[in-house]
Amino acid sequence: MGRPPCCDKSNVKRGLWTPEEDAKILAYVSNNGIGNWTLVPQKAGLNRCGKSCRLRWTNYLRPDLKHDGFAPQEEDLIINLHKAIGSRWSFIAKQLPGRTDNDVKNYWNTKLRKKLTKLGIDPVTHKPFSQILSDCRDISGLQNSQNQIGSLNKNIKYYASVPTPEHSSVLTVFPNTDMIRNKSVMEQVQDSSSNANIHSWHCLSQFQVLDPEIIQPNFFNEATSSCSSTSSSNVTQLGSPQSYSCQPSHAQITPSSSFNWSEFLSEPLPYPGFQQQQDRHLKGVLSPTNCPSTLEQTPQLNLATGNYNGLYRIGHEGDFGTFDFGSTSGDQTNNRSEASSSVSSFVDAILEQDSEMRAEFPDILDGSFDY
DNA sequence: AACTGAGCCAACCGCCGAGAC
DNA sequence: AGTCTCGGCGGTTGGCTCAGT
Repeated sequence: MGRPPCCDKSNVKRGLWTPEEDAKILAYVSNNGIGNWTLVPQKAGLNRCGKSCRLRWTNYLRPDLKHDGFAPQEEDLIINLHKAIGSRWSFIAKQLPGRTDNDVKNYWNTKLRKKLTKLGIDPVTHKPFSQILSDCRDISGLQNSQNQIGSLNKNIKYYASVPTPEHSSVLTVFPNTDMIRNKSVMEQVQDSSSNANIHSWHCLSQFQVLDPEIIQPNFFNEATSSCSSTSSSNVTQLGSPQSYSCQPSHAQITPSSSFNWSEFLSEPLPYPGFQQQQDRHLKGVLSPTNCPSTLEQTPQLNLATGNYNGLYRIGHEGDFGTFDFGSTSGDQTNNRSEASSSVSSFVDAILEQDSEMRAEFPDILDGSFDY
């Protein structure tokens, strides 16, 4: 038993839509609104599958859609969200009014991915290539590193072959996207510490601060409620096999023009025990041994408390949770201290890693390293 | 002018969870 | 309870455009 099929798949038109077909859909929707898409082809007089009609409407005909190019602010937001949650295009598109998941996905695949690669940043991990190579070396040693970096090498070769002023150093371009925004947070964290190691610094190097004027506040609500998501983000491929169940989001805030970020960031945690639960997660997540591969977050500096709130993802299934750490817990304070670096700044740290990598992988950037 | 390859993007494919039957 | 479709999603592809040769 079950529902009857919506259409005869073998007997419907496929391919590009004609203006006449578009007009039929528009006329139908304006008269009847959006309802059961399986009935639309029949009622609108179209020889198309209902699913195809729905896609045409949602991706192209909807009156609220923008059809112009992406603004720099939109680019930044896409990059930051992709860094935080991976290729969850529908979610990213919801943060960009007038854009569809297909728009965002296409723009990422055709423009932004290449742009990041050209700038020396791996579009999957959003780390500088030099750092990834260094991580590979740390994990498995030089002997095995060539097998692990896979497609990375192609990106590096592309990056290295582009004669742009930017790539004279990996870092000269990095500030354009993340470093400017990261700077204040990074400096504050680093300034607050005295002893740390470079491994812990990797944790912080993944932190980012999203532009509060661009990203909508329900981002965190939606992200943290996506606990059952089955999407497989590339970003989590290196994640720890540990699996936790995350908690519901704590701040039920609806987008509003009068939204106050300070209030949002100072929002109390949702229920007794939440903080302790998150503490327990973070205690593991922030340990120097697993930190670089498990954190998946978009920390925000809480302006009121000086703590950091954000998003993390645990396990291969991409479960999300929120965290809040700072000066209220001894363990957290220690972790924060450990997470700071012995190097003087983020830029210095990257440069240090970069020159280290260049010294140990002399063949990679001179073109002789090939597949 | 003809050919070729890269870039772009609309549309399709296939999977999944929810829900209808 | 089991089977099937719907709607939503991310990944992939087909075909159009355009620049370079």
